[in-house]
Amino acid sequence: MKTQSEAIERLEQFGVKPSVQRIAIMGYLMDNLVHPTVDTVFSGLSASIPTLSKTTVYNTLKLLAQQGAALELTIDDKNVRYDANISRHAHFRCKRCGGVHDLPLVSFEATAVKAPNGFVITERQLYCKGYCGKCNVEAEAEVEAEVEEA
Amino acid sequence: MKTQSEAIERLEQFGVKPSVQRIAIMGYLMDNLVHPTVDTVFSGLSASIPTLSKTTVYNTLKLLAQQGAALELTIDDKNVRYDANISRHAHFRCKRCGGVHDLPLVSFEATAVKAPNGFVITERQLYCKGYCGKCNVEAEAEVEAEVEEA
DNA sequence: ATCAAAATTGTAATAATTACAAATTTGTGA
DNA sequence: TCACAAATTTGTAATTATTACAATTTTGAT
Repeated sequence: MKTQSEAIERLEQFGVKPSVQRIAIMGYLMDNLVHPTVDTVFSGLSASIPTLSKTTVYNTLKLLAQQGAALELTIDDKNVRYDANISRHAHFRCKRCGGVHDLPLVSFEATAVKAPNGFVITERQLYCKGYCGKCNVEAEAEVEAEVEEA
Repeated sequence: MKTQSEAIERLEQFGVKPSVQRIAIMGYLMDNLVHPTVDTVFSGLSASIPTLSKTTVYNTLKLLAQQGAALELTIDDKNVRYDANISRHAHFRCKRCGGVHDLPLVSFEATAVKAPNGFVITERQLYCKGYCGKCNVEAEAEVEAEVEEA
């Protein structure tokens, strides 16, 4: 982790009382902006904190999301993913390799919606799906191979 | 179901060979635009098709989504939801009651993103979260009650 | 140093989803 | 009409992410 203090700062900024585990989890997210799953976070930290419980990781990540210190992504129907990058951006999931990437939004109001009367919108997430650069090339190569077979 | 033929038409339009089960499931989605879960679809149809298997519902809904005949929503981290409304719109999930509603997009290019070189975007979903009209009122009432207690 | 509140841990339970093999249905050519 | 292969459906068993919960540990105030 680059600096613990950044993690602590983020926690305090969002009203989460720091603890060894919370700092480690927040720090892991800030150092690994690849949208890790609960399991990934747990595996990544259990070496340095052998007593860490997976329940704590579940609870803490949920807490961070609730308080706004991290984003909770449901772009993957299998696992929930977490993101310490809380600035405005979209996400992309490759339908072939399953990788999740960040996407810049073209404009500021790119995720604007009209809320019905009385509704309060507190968060929004734009999820895109398709094929990443690598998988797109591979998929095209496969199609060509099929054509040659015939 | 209003008309079976509409369901059959939709299936054929997206290259899905119709069958009794597929027509029923497609028809159910088109009649129930409330973003039902697999379980809801299964329960809703098992009366009229007693032999229906839940595996078939899982497989068929996944197939419909793959072929583009329906949308697969992962806005609910518990259950996948399906939507026969394949026109451009956003979704809203109430953090209190869990209800999922449709939202109109403010503008046509409201979900535009810049794809990195080589990436191909095939779908996009805008998910909003917050409080629906009913729950928002209730949540405010609760806060007031808490204040009075103190 | 004591004690209550908060946080963490570990195990057991829950529930959505998938794997898979058997059974059924469909479509086609003889 | 019959035979047969391919496609579809079914039902059960397995998998796996997540949650519930009670016990333990840590923290912080007095």
